Amino acid sequence: MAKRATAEKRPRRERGSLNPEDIIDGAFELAEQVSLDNLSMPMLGKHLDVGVTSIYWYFRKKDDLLNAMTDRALERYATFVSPFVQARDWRESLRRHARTMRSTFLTHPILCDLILIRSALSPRAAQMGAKQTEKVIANLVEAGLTLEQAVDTYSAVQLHVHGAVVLQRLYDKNKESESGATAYYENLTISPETTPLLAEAGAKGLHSGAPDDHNFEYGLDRILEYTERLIADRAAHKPRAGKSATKTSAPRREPKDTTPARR
Amino acid sequence: MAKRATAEKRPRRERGSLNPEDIIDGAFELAEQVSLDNLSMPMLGKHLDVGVTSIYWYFRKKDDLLNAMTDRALERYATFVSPFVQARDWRESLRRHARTMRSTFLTHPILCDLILIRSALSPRAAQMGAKQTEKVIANLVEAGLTLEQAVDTYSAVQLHVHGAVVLQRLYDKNKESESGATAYYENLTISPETTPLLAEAGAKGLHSGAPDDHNFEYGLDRILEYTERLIADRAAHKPRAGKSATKTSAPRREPKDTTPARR
DNA sequence: ACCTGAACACCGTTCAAGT
DNA sequence: ACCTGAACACCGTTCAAGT
Repeated sequence: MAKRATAEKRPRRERGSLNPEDIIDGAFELAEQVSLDNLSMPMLGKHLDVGVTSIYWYFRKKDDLLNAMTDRALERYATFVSPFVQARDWRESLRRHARTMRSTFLTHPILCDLILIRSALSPRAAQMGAKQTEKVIANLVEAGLTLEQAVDTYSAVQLHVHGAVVLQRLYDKNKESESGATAYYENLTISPETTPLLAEAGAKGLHSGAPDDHNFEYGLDRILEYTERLIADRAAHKPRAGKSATKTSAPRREPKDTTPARR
Repeated sequence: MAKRATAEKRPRRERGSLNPEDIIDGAFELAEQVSLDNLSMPMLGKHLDVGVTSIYWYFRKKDDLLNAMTDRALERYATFVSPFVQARDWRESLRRHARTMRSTFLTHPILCDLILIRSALSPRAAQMGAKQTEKVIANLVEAGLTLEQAVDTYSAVQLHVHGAVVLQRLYDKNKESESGATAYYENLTISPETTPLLAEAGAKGLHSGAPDDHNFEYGLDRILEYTERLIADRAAHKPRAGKSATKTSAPRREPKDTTPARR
């Protein structure tokens, strides 16, 4: 503001000095500093030392730039997740794979914002991860599952990972934006009179429904455990049985009895 | 625009003609028409036939208004989810409860946007749903689970429901915003040469990782099934056993072997 | 005490130029 | 062919009034 008087006008950039790659690079740099949500075209212009409108020659809409960023994000994500070392058994492989996906998204929020939140598992994303997915599913088939069982299993793992990651991310976003403010309602009290069980659980440090490590592992275990049972059953040449309490949970794609909700 | 010449100036509103409740009502009406993301203060002013700035007398920031809306959303959500009729067994009760939560969010996207996406399972939300949660957990304890097992079970259900709902919602949002546009990359081809299994699965109509009915029910089944096993084991007074392949998946809160990720 | 318009800083985007 | 500033419509928010 004090500099306003000596306002230095940035010299005009030369002709070939700007290109899409550099713009995307800069966009990622900036997003890492201010988060994807706060990334604006004017800011990006300043960051690149370019007139704002110059960016629009390469990307006609901000959306186009974000799409380009998403492509890059998918590539990066693939390099993080790809080298999933084959463990001794399929189970440990799949578990590690799931954990790798999760921790990659958690430690690189921009990837999460672009891939999961902004473009929400778009067909485009599915295509880019196809080779990965193929490999995992091949592993499961080799371990003894039918193709359908393998797809179901991996779908369940993906849904679980993506869900837990996105919820965690949304929670973090929300938390940082309301920190400093009056926190919207200071402290919550779980009264032991009306809700004794919750109060007791709270005292023991149990946390209901949070997308944390414990709940993540719990859900993952449930999926893997069932898969193991499927494999064991098929190995025993019983098409499907379930030792205890598998009656109502057929892995088959049948018209469900009372499935609700649209689509 | 043709009316610009005859520009009619809205008469000044009387004194008591505006109040927080009406503003929130109007905000919900408007959000239902244009979605929460497109809800703006100027639009809301017009919708209420009020000067924009008048709203700021009752809500000093847009965020405050959204918080008030969230409180209302939580109340509404509770009325939708509350009358969950006790089914014959705990299992059917919990399954229905999960489905009700999901379909409520899916048919009322604004509730999802406010409760799950914007304020992401805030402590505040947890407090409002406390009585509900208490009841469900009490049911599970009565069915034979320990408190810890009950909390774990319900946590898993909540994480599953919230994750599936949010992913679905994000997908829908993304889809409607890119419809009309060139769809960012026309059609995806899953080549049978590089990914034969996926191609075969695709031909059979299998869909990997989508938060749809099938994958939702699959994950839900995995959780309920394990819960049933826990109950059966405890009924047989074996502290925990697991007929087949429960070895690595202890329901206990132990220091996990190689748990990754922060927090 | 409540309601209001003018005004500000910011955003995404368009357009008519400059080189 | 590439880069640019002025300008527009929109947003959230503040402020100095009006009643």
